[in-house]
Amino acid sequence: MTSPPITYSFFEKTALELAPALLGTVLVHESPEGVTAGRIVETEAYMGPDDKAAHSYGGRPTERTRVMYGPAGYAYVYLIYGMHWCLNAVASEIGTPQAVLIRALEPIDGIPLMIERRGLSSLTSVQQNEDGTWPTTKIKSLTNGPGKLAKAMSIDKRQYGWSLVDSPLRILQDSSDGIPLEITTGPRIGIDYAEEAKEYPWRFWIKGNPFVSKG
DNA sequence: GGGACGATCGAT
DNA sequence: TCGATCGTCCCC
Repeated sequence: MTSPPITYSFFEKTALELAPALLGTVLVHESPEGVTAGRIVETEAYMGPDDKAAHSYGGRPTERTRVMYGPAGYAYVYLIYGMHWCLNAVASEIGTPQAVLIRALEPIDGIPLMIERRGLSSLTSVQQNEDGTWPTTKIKSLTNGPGKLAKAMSIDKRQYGWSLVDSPLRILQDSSDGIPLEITTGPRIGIDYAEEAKEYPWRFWIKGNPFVSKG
């Protein structure tokens, strides 16, 4: 929460470069109900018109995908399976519809509010440890998936097109600067229809981090 | 106007 | 492994 903000230029790289760069940064949402925040630990790159897994595959803008055709650093939010919202950060430059899906967070702030929003009654009695941290095994289910983190952070169509640099929903720099992250890659999740693209190692996560989605 | 489908999740 | 659930997209 004390991390410096990120600039638009940070997002002005290919999705393949932005996806690992976002690992370790902090997603914050200052909502009317309160503040929630989490460290990004898992992402996926969607590379645009030539990527069969991307919503922008083929390169023709639609009402849903139009934000990806604009400048980098804005939120692309979409509904999947009729019930879950997912958050992406738009990458690259104007006219190049690339984005990075935020797949998992390590909760940092507003954990009781996250529990409430997720409706996890089994967690309502979870307490902080003596040192102020929360028990990892209990709270990891809050945000270890794109639909789950959107629910916990109260992200839905209202945030479509918001700036991720300067809005109540924004991304802050990695606060653990100096400590290089160990990053692992693998195929993206849930894109079996994408033919050859389903094998591309365009999913990125912090090695060994317990808050990463199963996959 | 209609039908097929999905960058997920949680219960079985 | 399977069902929920509905906006988007594309075809008729």
